Amino acid sequence: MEQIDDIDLQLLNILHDNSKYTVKELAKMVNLSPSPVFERIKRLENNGYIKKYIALLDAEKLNRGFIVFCNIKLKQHDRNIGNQFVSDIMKIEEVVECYNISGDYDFLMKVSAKDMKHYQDFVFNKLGSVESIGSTQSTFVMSEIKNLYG
Amino acid sequence: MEQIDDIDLQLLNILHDNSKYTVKELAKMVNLSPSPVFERIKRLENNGYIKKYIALLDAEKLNRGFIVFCNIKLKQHDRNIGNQFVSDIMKIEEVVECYNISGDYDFLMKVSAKDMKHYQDFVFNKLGSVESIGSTQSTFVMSEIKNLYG
DNA sequence: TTCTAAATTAGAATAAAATTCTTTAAATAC
DNA sequence: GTATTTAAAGAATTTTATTCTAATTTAGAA
Repeated sequence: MEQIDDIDLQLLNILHDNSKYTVKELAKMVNLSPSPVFERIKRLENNGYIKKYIALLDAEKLNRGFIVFCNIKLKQHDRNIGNQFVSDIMKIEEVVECYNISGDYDFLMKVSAKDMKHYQDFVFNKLGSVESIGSTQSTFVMSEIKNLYG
Repeated sequence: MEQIDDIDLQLLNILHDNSKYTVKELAKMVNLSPSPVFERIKRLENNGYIKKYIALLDAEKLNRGFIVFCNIKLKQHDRNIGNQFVSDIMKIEEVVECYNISGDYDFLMKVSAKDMKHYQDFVFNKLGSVESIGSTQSTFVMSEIKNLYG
């Protein structure tokens, strides 16, 4: 696999924070002309260093500002139960992230809801109908301190 | 504050997943001409529904594919200790997210490292020099199941 | 060191997209 | 019903992305 240099890394860091700079602006920042900057970015995209470009939305304005980390234990630990859980979880829009983890629980999910009422509804009606779940434990976010993706 | 309609919501959902569509492409998707789509997006930006545009990078390729959720208890719960903790944490690059949470611990951090060795070094040398920390508990991510920002 | 070849850059030229502007249509209030 | 406001369409313009060619730099071999 291709190796990246310091200028590539600079470009990645800049674009990771703001992908709306023009190549001309980026060129000035890294002391190059637009052409090589353009080519470097295309190469970083093609080689998979840049996966995609997205817009970050305001969760509060979209009624999704209530964040909960929800730990999950499965009923049993066979492959079918696990696959069923993953398949079910993928369809639930309130679940914005999900990880298979070490420790007392099997999965950690980040859940995004409007408020406590909405979260309660989510736990009862959505998680409640996922058969593979044995038990859950909710940790509520009181405030967001740092988020490089927020 | 302005109210958004169904087409705005469609645009937000599309851009949240891929912000590289052209206005012309977006126009076709929502059955409008480019001009109103352009104006709607500008309005959504100006009204704060869209916070920013970013590039998503490949953590594995950038030697940051080892993810750990790290729970933190502070030594004491006064404002000075809390502010000092927040200030310290903001400077540590391995900490990509941090939340003030309910429950047994005070904070939950998402940490991004190259591997276990790097994480160990992070815990000893970086967290180890944050005076406000009383205790920590690490939960290792074995695999990422779902991530709307990944 | 000097020559050669490969890779990288700069700058101009072109193509495509964003942005603006004017006209038209639709919705709402009166 | 008409007047007024709002939103949309389509054309015109500006800006940006993208391509291309020539010049420069870099790395390696003689």
